[in-house]
Amino acid sequence: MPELPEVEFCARHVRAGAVGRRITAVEATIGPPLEGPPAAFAAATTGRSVQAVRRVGKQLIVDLDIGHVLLHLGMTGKILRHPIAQPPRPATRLIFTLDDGHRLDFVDSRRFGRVAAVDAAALAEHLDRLGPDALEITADPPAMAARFQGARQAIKVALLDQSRIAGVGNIYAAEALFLARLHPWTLAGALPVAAWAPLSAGLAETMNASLQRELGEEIIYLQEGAESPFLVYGREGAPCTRCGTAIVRTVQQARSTFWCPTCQPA
DNA sequence: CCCTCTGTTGGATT
DNA sequence: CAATCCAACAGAGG
Repeated sequence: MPELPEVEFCARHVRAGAVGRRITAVEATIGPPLEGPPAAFAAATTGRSVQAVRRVGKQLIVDLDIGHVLLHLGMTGKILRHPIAQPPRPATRLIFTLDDGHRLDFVDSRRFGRVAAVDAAALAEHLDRLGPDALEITADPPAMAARFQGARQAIKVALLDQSRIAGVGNIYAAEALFLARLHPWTLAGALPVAAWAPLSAGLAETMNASLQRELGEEIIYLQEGAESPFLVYGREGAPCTRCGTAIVRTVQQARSTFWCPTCQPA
């Protein structure tokens, strides 16, 4: 999945194609990303009009005239807008037909994505479990520090905890720690106060850089043959762009962490 | 061809 | 807390 920048890109795409439109049909195809019966989801969304599209962390929220649709893209989810006549791509799991001759297809080969129709109370409950959006909170390093106060996990692991701050995933956590020159195993709650400014700035920098790149149709790091835009993520063994030391890959919480042992000393 | 490993998430289990 | 496994699939490499 897309992390925060990719979900933001998706939100803009859906906003442009759906706000003001009415949903005329909903079709669940193979392996629908729904928790309940597809008929219940269709009943809650068919005939509704789209009023707004929002994002909090990696969550996408579509506000309807009655109710809301909550979408999470998992690892491989994306939403594509097609003319109605165009055949759906493989791995299309859910199809929204709109009143402007286009469809919005939820395509997700790995099927970790989730979609649900919720009322205001359920939406609020869901969002209550998330910390503040990462792009907003990074503008305020002391507030960032407060969110991680007392955290006795490694900083790399704590950054992925969506209840502290929402939107950071495995890629941008590694990139931000490199930019801030922080060792991934530093205990989050033990970071010196002075570290929160560069870490906040690093997060904002790496996520904003991706947002700038992703003005096209597809997510940049998924494009075939594209050169990796990342400094450490996925670059095990390659020379550090800053000092030339070979980038190391290790595992934290069953997830790869990439980092430079010289630039990010313990 | 087959087998193994890895992958952008998040949740459950031990 | 932590480590580990799992969901379901695709792609890379041996």
